[in-house]
Amino acid sequence: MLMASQNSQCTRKESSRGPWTAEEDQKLAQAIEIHGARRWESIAAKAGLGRRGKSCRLRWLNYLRPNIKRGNISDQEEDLIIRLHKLLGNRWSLIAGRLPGRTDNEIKNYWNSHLSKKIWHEKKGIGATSRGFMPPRSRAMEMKTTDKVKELEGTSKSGEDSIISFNAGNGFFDYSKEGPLNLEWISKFLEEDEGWSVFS
DNA sequence: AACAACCTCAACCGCATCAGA
DNA sequence: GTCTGATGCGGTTGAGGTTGT
Repeated sequence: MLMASQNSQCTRKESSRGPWTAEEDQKLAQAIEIHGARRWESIAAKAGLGRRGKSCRLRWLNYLRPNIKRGNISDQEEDLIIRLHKLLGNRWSLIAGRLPGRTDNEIKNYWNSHLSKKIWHEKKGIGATSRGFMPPRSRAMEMKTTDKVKELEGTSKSGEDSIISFNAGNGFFDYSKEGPLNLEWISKFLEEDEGWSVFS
C-alpha cells in the first residue's frame, strides 16, 4: 500500500516510506545481527534500505525484535493496561515495560482504538459496541490529550510537567517523588489497589 | 451491490533527552 | 560547560478493511 502522498514525500525526503516489505525486514534483521541494535542511521545505510534510521529502529522494536507478542491482548493484559494507564497516564513505554512482549506503540494503539472507547462508553452509560456512538478520536481527538491535561492541570506549560503528579484513584500520587525508573512502586501500587475500579 | 461511515494499526513526525566529544 | 548527533517517546496520520444502510 504505497500511497501517492507518501511517494511524493519520498521524493522530497529522498528516502522510502510506507509499509515494510519482507525483503526490507530481512535486510534490516541481517544488518542488526552484524552491527547490533544501535547507530540506526548507520544500520539503515549499511542495510541498503532507503529508510531513515528512526524507521529502522521502530520496525525493529515493534516487529522484528525477538519475543514480540502480536495481537490477542488478553483480558488480564487489558486489565493491567487500564490500571497502569490510570496510574501513569500516557506513559506508553512505561506501561509496555510491564507487559512482556508488548510494545509501546501497540499498547498506545490498543488504548486509542479499544480501551479509551470502552471507558468512554462506560462513563456515558452507552452500550460498548453500538455503532454511531463513538468517542473522540475518531471523534477521537475531539480534545487532544495534552490539551485535556492542560485543562485539568491548569496553566502548566507542558503536558510532560502536568503529569508529574496526578490523582491515582485513592489519593494524590507524586510521580516525580517516586521516580519514573523505579518500577517497584508500581507493583506495590497494583498489589495494594484491591477493589480498584477503572470506572470509578 | 454500492456506497458511506467508521475502525484499526503501521508508520511517520516533532520534540525532549541522553551520551560522547 | 557546551555542542552535536543519536535515541526515545508520545501524538498524529491515512490507507485499507469492516460494517451498516
